[in-house]
Amino acid sequence: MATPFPRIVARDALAAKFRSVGVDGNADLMALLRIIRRADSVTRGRDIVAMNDARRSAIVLLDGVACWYRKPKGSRRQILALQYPGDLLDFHRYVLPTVGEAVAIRALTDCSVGIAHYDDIEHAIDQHPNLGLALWRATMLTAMIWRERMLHTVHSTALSRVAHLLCEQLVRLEAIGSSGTIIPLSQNDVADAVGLSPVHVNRTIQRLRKVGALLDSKGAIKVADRDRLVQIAKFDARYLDVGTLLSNWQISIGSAVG
Amino acid sequence: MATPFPRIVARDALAAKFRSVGVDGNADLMALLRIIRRADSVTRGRDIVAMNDARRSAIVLLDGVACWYRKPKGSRRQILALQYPGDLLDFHRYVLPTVGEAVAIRALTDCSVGIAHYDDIEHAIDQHPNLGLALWRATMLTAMIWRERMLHTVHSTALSRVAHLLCEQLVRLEAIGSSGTIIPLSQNDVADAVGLSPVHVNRTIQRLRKVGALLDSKGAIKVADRDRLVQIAKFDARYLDVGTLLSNWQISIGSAVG
DNA sequence: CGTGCTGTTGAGGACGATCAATGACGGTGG
DNA sequence: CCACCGTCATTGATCGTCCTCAACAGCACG
Repeated sequence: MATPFPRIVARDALAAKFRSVGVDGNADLMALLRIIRRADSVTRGRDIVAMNDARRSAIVLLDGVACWYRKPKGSRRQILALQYPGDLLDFHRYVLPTVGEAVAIRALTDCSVGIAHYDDIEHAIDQHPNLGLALWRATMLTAMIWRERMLHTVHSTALSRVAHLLCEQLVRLEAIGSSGTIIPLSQNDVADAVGLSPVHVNRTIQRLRKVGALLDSKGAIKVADRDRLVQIAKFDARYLDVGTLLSNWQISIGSAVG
Repeated sequence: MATPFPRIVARDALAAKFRSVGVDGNADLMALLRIIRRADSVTRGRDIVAMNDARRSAIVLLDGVACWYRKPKGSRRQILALQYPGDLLDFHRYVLPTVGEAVAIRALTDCSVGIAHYDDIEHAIDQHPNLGLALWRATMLTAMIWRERMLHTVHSTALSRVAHLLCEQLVRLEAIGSSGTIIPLSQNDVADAVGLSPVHVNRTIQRLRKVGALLDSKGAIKVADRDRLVQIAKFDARYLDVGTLLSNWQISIGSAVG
């Protein structure tokens, strides 16, 4: 559908993302950026990789939007997570290799990806101990998103659920320096992410447009009134705002995981 | 309600739990057990601690069942996670301190808890590098449970949802050496955990009894036919079975996080 | 110029929430 | 010892939300 999604300069997005989870030193940042090896391009709609193989490496999304999904037969696609530039697409496998999971990653827009070998990551952590905690934090951030989505999804109406997803995407796009108001997802993607039927997502989006939260633009989800959206979603951005969290944090990092 | 829940010898449960996330060396295990300081008792229904304070320590559940919950005003209690002996109740705060979260922990049965200071944990990790990865894994395991619950909850009926929760509890109880078939939760607890009304949970449980998955015992949830339950829930225990995961794992632990 | 995907609209039906009331049980205080 | 209370489990009735099936329009693509 050629959603007009502003192409992001990969390097800046990566830097912003890593900084947001506490990589503050320039040397640390460079060490992390340096180990990202081979860049590949994946066209929209293609799978980036089946995750069942035993690669000892993590995939880094450099540009575009991807989703981590599952497709149980006889049931709709289930989107586990949405991925933006700077996200380590399958780093959880490093910690907890989930054997035999029928999970794959799909490019929702044209994407470019890089690869970071575990060996290189381990070496970088050895050299720059803070990276260990930062990576731990990045995986926990994903976990927090799951937790929040689980709680919110279970207890809310479709209107609030869709609004919540959109709010989350806005915050995450901002975290990597994309300031636009366009959510780069199709209504189908939204449906699979929140677990509603596409039909009902459509009606829900129309309601969000009617109340002025979204613009009435065909073919794309464009946010008109962010505050309204937050209000409808009962969205509390704090769970995503790692930056603020860290500034409130007194613990001397480095001694724990380094 | 005095649910007949077999009292677990705290030490064994802790050991089983920690082993299940990859603490294999005896020295590592002892180091972890040794830093658990002060033991406290909390009677059923009481909050174990408000999590907003700035303690530099984690709470360890030694015995009993607790839940990590949130209570938005104007809405029902939301259970984020159920906790069994050996669980670090709030260790995620060490990684990602979530400031201002209105979250608390409640004892669902009489509990006893211990405390592990961050300083001691960090010291133990310094001495026993494998512990770092093990703790990371433990937090990721919680995350996996959130993820699985999120996906399953969204896409399943009440029958399957309740069955899934019960399956998860069975597996987790087994992981700490409790082999009984009694789920130590009231129907109210189940309702808040799966996000259904207590009334509907009751009707669902009656259906599970009628098909022979649960026993028809008043006042307690007793599993009769585990396989039937798994089948109804479409439960795939692999996401919880860290033991099997680790045995399939070739990565040399220790160099990464130690 | 068909084919397929996305977005849109309509109608009927299943699922689960809500409100309300009851019985069983344990604990508490008179 | 009994009346009282709160919690838990249970049942009935009504109602709203969301799913499913179906059809159609716009648009990109080959």
